[in-house]
Amino acid sequence: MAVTIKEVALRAQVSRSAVSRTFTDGASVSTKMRKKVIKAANELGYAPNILARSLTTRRTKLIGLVSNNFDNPFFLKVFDLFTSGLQDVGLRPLLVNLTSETDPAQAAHMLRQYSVDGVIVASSELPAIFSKAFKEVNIPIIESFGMISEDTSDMHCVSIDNKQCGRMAARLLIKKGYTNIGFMGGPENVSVSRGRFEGFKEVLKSHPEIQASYSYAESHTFAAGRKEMLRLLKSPTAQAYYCGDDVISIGAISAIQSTGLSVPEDIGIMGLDDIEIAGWENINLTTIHQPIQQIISSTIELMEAILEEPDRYPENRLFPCYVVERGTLKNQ
Amino acid sequence: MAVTIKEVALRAQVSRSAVSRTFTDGASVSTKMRKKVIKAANELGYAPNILARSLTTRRTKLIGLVSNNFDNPFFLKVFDLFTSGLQDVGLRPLLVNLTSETDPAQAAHMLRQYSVDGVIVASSELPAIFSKAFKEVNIPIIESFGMISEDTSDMHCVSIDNKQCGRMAARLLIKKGYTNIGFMGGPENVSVSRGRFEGFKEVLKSHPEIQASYSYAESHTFAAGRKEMLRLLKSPTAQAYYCGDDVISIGAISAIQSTGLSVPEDIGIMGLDDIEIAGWENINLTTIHQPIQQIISSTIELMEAILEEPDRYPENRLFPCYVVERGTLKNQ
DNA sequence: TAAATTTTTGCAACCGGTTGCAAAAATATT
DNA sequence: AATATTTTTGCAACCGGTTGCAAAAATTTA
Repeated sequence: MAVTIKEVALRAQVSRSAVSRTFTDGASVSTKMRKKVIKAANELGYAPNILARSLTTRRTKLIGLVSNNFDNPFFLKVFDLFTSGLQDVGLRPLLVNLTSETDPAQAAHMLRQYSVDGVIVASSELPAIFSKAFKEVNIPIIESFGMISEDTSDMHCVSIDNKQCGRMAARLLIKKGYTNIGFMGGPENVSVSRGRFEGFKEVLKSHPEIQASYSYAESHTFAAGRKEMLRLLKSPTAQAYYCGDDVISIGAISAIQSTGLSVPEDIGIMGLDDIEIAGWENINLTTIHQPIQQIISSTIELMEAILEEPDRYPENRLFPCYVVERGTLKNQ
Repeated sequence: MAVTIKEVALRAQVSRSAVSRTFTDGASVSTKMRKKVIKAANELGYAPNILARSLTTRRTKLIGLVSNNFDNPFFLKVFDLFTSGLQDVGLRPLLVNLTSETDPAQAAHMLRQYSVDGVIVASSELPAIFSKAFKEVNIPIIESFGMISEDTSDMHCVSIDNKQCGRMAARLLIKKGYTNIGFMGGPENVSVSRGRFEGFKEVLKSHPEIQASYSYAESHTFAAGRKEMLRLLKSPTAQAYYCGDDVISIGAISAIQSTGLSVPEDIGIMGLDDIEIAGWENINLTTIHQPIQQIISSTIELMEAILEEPDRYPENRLFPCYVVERGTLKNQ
């Protein structure tokens, strides 16, 4: 059984309040008192119970880290940086895995039961209904890596500039000399896909000489990318594709190779994310780099700010990306 | 502000105990009472505060999920299955990311402050000192995916049978007709590497005609696999290598290809884990499959059992693996 | 040195729940 | 209908902390 404040108080011959105060910064305790208490606490191996404390302070330092992207290597990095980043500022991530069956209200309910101080939604394709549900139970929430859209204007978002990515991709393909290019996005109904699509199309408006086609993979997975590319390969294809993300890209490459064609000789491919795998020589994918560390640091800073000031005016923080050229596009 | 038991009691015109009892299964409440309370609770949107409850019940349903493998895609799947599996039985994962700088005592301390009911260490290469530290603060702990060794005989472990894997690998390589084979493990000082090494060597004892060599990658990463293979390539190599895991294998393949050689024509490679990526056509790695779902289900079941019976006698649960033949070994 | 001011301390109430116990209510037995 | 038994209920104490308030102690000022 863990040692409690009462036992420390007893051993140090002081009141429980005194013990409490020594472990609360900013509280008024004399040096002698503090010394006595610390001594007793160390001898007993005491540490204040944060959960009991939270009852009065109303702060658990628990942050719900919510995602449904547990199959995309990009998000492993996201979890890595979020967990260590949160730990560094004294917050603790309570991981929530939302599957398609999860009831949004249920999930929100659960997070409230655990009195999380805030929620970070780290997902590229979570239905807006989830954020709504969290919002309703009045938990501070930040959306990271997705979901910037008209109906989230009252939410805090930290994300990449998807439109800019779309533009950058189209410009790169055109610069490379491709005259017939394709957009093969992630799921059509998710906001990140829409943003990238808009940016892509925008550039094409001023390039009437370029032919373009559009399609979507069912999800941000290897299998979906492969499947969609196999479908495209049944008809004449574009010369190069900008894919929804890196795993979709790798799936597409696999499909292309399986039909005897090669990348980039026959068809060019570019992705988005710049996951570690994209840099592996066996993959060597040209892609757009997301400044993942910056996004996460910014999200955590914003969370700390919101915890201080819950009614903070919502803001969208957008981070620009940049192209990383590797070997899956060639000059025409 | 969340609605509390007091408000529900007031609205339902009953005592707080009555409300508490309706939300505690097994407690004695009449049907009428329960109905009244449920009605009030629903109208108010009440849910019991688990953290407050934990003060008296001594159960938070929080489970520390501890790992330092945040860079291996295999562990993304591990986190996926653990989080959803724990959720399914009403437990909540508190994710802890241990980096090399983390102080074991500090980490244990933190988990105790949050009164986690138990800890699952999901890691293939965590120094034993960590489990020791957790053990010392008296938190039930299970080691999953690693660390079975002499000094953990007083711990619960759920893992694959590493020795069997080593044997299986050696046998496969021999069966394929290779006569000069290599073991290129993960870090030498971690128990999983040792187990696999032992199994591998054991088979070779009864095959004096086979030449074998041994080396180790620095970590379970692409970069380490690549580096170690580049080193090996400076001298005459074996005909095929059994690598520490899949990412090491893929790094090794990359190294081999970068010197103009090819896999499996010039050098054969096999891994262990069977991560999703291994099945991607562009990788197509022959490997040993870990029954990850079974290990995780078993770990969770064991955790539930331990929570019921804290002094349960420690056990090691070992799961056999099986070979998945793909394209990185050929018949000699 | 006495009075005024500031700092430190403990008391007691509270945070949001649970639970042993005894009284009250409902049900069963005679 | 009276009594015995069982079930339901509320009281009050407790879980491990924090905190407003007033008294006590220490320090400053006159």
